[in-house]
Amino acid sequence: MNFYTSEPGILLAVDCIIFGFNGESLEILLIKRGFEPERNKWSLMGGFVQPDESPEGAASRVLTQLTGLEDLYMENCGIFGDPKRESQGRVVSITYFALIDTHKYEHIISDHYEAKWFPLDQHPNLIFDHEQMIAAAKKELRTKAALYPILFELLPEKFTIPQIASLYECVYNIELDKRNFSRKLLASDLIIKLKEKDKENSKKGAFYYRLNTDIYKEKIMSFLRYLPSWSVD
Amino acid sequence: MNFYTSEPGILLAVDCIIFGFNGESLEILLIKRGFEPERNKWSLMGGFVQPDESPEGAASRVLTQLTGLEDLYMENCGIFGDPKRESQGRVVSITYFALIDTHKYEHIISDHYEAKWFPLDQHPNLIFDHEQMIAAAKKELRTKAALYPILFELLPEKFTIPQIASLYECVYNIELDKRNFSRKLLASDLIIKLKEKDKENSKKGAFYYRLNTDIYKEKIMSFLRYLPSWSVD
DNA sequence: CCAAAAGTGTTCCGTATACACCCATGA
DNA sequence: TCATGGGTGTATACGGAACACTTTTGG
Repeated sequence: MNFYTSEPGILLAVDCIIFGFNGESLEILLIKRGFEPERNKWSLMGGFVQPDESPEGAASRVLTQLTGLEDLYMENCGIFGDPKRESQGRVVSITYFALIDTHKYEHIISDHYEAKWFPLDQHPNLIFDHEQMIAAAKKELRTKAALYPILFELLPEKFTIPQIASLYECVYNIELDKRNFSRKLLASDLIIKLKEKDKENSKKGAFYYRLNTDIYKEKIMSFLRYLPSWSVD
Repeated sequence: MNFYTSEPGILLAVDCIIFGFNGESLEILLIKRGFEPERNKWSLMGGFVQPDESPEGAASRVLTQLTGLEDLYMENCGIFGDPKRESQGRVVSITYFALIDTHKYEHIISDHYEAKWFPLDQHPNLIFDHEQMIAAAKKELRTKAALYPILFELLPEKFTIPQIASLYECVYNIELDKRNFSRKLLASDLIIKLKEKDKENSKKGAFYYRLNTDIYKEKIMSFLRYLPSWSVD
């Protein structure tokens, strides 16, 4: 029974901005839309919120459908509800950004979707207001990442400090002093040194580290105050 | 024409967490609900998103209906979409917190609603998940206010520095060194000294200031790094 | 041995923080 | 004149930032 029978039905959707990091640049995962309207155009992965699920649930479902991965890091980053945002119906879309380790995704083959990674700044034109959604997600990512160490979600289990540094450089489009960055990170107790070294990217080799998940989960860190003042916006 | 005829209709609502500051404590404005279900119980001010408006538009409309004020500072602070959050229908609610100068509101009489200010920590039981909405709004307010000088929206045009300090003390539930706070704020160029003094609260009197709106609007400030490390969460 | 990246030690400087002290005024 | 809150001056400490320098190793 519904008490609100006189109220208008508005369709509720979710769209996901899926960020990945390939070691060189930030990327987003886009799909060729498989249904009308706008079939065969590039767009964000999305879907409608079903009666038995919450918006987060819908986003999570949609992400798993596409990547085969569960429990991805995910966060609301906007609401797009302009009455005219879709020409063919009234849809309010809630956006979520997700962070995934590209290497995990490579092993998954999702035949149902034509999906492809694009460098964040060189992607094809997108439908509706998906461009703005990405812009908002990028901004939110920057803000969050300046306050919380979420960018680790973009890296493999084992990573080197130069890798993280280069990730931060991509996200904020700056150059970091790797020496100070390294020290700051180590002082945070957020990462644990492993015995192994990555020798692919340098002769000396950089030690691998793994995340100290206890600290990662519990501690809410503004560990990157070190970053210059661009940190917010 | 709607392409998505097979998709489920979910009702979309907004709820507003309206913060005010009376000089002593933070307050929220609640109303006695005038319709079923849950008629006559205390709740946040809310309403359904109409076909011709965005969620922000709906929140703004609802705020004006209640307070008579336009262009209030307003910000999205959550999405509540659990399928079972309302027993009597499927409603997803988007929440916005609003900041208003209590004194402005006092002059307005909105006969249509039974509304009342409550101290933030001593309000009556609320319907549905409105309690959680307030908790989320409070958290978001703290985070935002640590990065941006939004709390000025809670003060009158003319205010004294001790007033702002006490506002920050309320929001974060801490004690500040008013002397350092004052200096920091002045150094930010965010406020402009007036000739007049407030003699109500002390014998010496504290100078009134007004906001430097140019700086307020343009500069994105983390001017309260001065606050201890509780600032986020 | 040299180039190049990883990593350490050291210095400098701004700013958060603490707190002594002065100011203005009503009772 | 004294109690009270407003406000300034000054010392300290910590952490961001810059950078010289050492380490490691493949070519």
